[in-house]
Amino acid sequence: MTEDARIPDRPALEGLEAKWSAAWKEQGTYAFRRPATRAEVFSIDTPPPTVSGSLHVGHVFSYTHTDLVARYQRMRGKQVFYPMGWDDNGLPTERRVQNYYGVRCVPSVPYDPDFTPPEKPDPKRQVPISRKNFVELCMQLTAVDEQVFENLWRTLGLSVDWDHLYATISLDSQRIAQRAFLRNLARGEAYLSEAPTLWDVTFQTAVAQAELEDREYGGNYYRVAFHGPQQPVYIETTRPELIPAVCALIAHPNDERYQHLFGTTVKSPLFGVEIPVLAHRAAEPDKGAGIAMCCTFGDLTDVQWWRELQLPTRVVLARDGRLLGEAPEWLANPEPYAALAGKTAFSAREAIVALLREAGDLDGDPKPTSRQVKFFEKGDKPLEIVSTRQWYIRNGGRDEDLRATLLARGEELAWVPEYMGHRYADWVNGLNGDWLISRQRFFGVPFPIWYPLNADGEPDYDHPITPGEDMLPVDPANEPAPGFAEEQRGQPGGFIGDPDVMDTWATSSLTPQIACGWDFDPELFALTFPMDMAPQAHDIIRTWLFSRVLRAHLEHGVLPWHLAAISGFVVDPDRKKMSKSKGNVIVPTEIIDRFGADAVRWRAALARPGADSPFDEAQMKVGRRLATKVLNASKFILGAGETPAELFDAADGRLVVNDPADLAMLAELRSVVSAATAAFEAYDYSAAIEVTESFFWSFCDDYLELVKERAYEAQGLERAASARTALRMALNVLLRLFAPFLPFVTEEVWSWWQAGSVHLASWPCVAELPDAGDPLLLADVAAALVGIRGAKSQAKGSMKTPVARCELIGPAESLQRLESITADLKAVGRIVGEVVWTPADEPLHAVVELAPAQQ
RNA sequence: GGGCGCAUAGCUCAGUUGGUUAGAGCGCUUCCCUUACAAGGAAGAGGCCGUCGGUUCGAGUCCGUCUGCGCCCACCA
Repeated sequence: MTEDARIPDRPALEGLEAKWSAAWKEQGTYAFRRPATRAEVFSIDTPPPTVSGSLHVGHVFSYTHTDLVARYQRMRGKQVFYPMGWDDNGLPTERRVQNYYGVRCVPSVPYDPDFTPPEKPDPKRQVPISRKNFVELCMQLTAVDEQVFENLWRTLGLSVDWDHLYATISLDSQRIAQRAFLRNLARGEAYLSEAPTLWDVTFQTAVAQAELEDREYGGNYYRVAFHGPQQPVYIETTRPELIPAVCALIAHPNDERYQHLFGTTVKSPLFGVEIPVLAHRAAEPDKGAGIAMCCTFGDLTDVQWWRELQLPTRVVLARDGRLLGEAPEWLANPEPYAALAGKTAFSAREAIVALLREAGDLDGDPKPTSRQVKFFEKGDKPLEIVSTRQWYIRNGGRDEDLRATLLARGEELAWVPEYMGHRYADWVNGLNGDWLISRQRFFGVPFPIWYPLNADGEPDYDHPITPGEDMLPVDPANEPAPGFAEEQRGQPGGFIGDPDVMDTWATSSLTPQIACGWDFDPELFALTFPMDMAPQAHDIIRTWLFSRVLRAHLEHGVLPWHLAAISGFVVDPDRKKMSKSKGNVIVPTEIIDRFGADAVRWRAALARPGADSPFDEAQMKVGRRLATKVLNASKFILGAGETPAELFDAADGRLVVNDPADLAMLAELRSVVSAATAAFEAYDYSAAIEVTESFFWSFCDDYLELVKERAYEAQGLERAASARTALRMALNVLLRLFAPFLPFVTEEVWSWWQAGSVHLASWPCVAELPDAGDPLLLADVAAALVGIRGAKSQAKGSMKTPVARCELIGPAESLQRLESITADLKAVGRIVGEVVWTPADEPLHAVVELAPAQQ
């Protein structure tokens, strides 16, 4: 096909996404081809989005940021290892499956191979199903969700290699998660421990420090009397329902008011339990009454007191968030407890307040208060503290040496932007315990662990049974422990499987190992790990980023990647974080439909690394206009035709370019190339698009107008040849500079006149362009044009209005430069009369006399 | 309470190691259907660079102070 035949009469953006994403898929444009050495690879640890959620504009922006760098590196000649992953493992998926199908997982229910979910899910009556059925539904739904995600990413033009797709619940991921865990265990980095644990009563699982969120929570202070030998002792509490769990009253050792009570006991109200009064420095004299009730467990201070003062454990709150059904045996007077038994914390509070009031032990009216309370970030009830047996991985929270090492890893890592490194250091310094990785849930990677049962059928947690690595992945609920028969499950002298699953972060902390093929593709692993770049948003530095550093450090003794590139959020126009509950979420498919992927990507590129960016539809239009302009300008440039072959002295087109205006434009383009390249090298894609775009607009507005007529042979073939060759050189370079940002429109134009994909072309370099031009010329042209156009605009005339006389006033050097292109200048300005050159010590400007209007 | 970031035109943002008159886009005003583009284009108006102080021949830029906003972390009987 000839070039002309390929250029549409009216080029349009519509349909480019579908056309080119299909072509890229078919041609394997972004496939990773294994080179000989690690140095030829650029590998990216793509964040696996949670497929149970929905993608919003923030995702679109940050994934675009990654893609910009990926495309740049590919054009620089790197083999880009750019996998995609789906985070389909864990609680969010469970929750989505429960709501979507109207089911809930009850492990005791037997597997039903023919199970079909209810046609109309009833959230109030979820059908209990087996764990296996539940996991099957999880798999089924995530497959559907993942296809939707893939379609969006393809439409957005992400240049990922879809052959390297992973899922955090896949068997590969499970095997890697189990293998890494077993190695942590063997090295003593993972351990099992029974301890008070933050517990979500809704999900009935333990949660980790990194998943906590403080929220404002209303309540009341209740002033409650404990019965002393002579006088009542008043404490203030927000949680009177825990009075049956009180094991001590505690005041500061220096607190004058309570000196006489230390070492004595008081009796708890209603229940008459003997309660010691103790001193501890963590009690704060100016909080409440200055003396606190310590129960097991109301908050983390209680845990500290319980541990350091060796208090008895008195649990009244069950794991479902309700008070125990039976009165605890330590209550001297158990009758009042009947009013609390089996109630939620909230209802029990109301009940006990009524009892206290009746008994005269409530002093005054409750004082309303609002406090910051810890919540599970995905939960909606305050966390409780219960004592449970959990798996932990050492993370420096209890080990100064490890902490210091991990801090050093943070400094070793290159951060974009740099200040994000502080967040990492803050988090590591603030760790107050090891990483709790076990969850009492169903859809996740099972712990590859069994426990032997003794003769009484009691598990021996101190001697867990582990599988060989060749058995992985393994589900201890379905397979017997090595050396045992399945019949021995649950029998005295037999075994039980660990019932828990790993938290989803325990798997996603291994995404570099999963993506790079740690235990199944050693050649790939050697070529891609440690990876080059970890792109992600700033909210998960404490979770995903930190946990990957930790796992790579423990397993491989290195950083998982060299550089962390941190994206900001897209916020709504009022700078509020977008969230479903606020109803301010923008649906990405909709804006891509309306403005085109290139326009959305262009807008994303304007958000600098790390900076939050407000969503503004008006800006999308600007991106769309740029993409349209690329189409139209390209059509015009190519329409001017090629330089006839006989004018080439050599293969090198630069010999033909000899006009000062053409050389000046190319000289300016040289500096654009080097500025854009420098910006990309510093991961500053915003600066790269800015410098390119700004050149492009003045290229269109001034240079293109200037040479328009000459390119169409108004001054003869030879002068036209210089313009045409320069135009084509510039277009060739500009398309490549724009390619990372506007992959669809640049590919479209490239296909009109070049072979292959622009995305596999090489990034432009200055050596491609002649440097003989005067880089100051075009600025003078712009100044002259402002004068000429301004006169026409002021006279309310068309730009076609002829100019009778044009006097150019300004520095002699500027005039000299302009004189060299008088013919072009007269053409663009429609100057029919004389041009007068007046040197003066003032900025360049034009005084213009318009020709009388012609009728 | 600790840390980090931000503050420049109505809005969103540039502004390198201090250096003439502080820039861009959007929006606004006026004009132009012009042979690549009216889903365009041209011209124009619009700024005490948050406050106070310091360094300097010279500060949007460097130092200190205060104020406001945002985020992270800690504490919270």
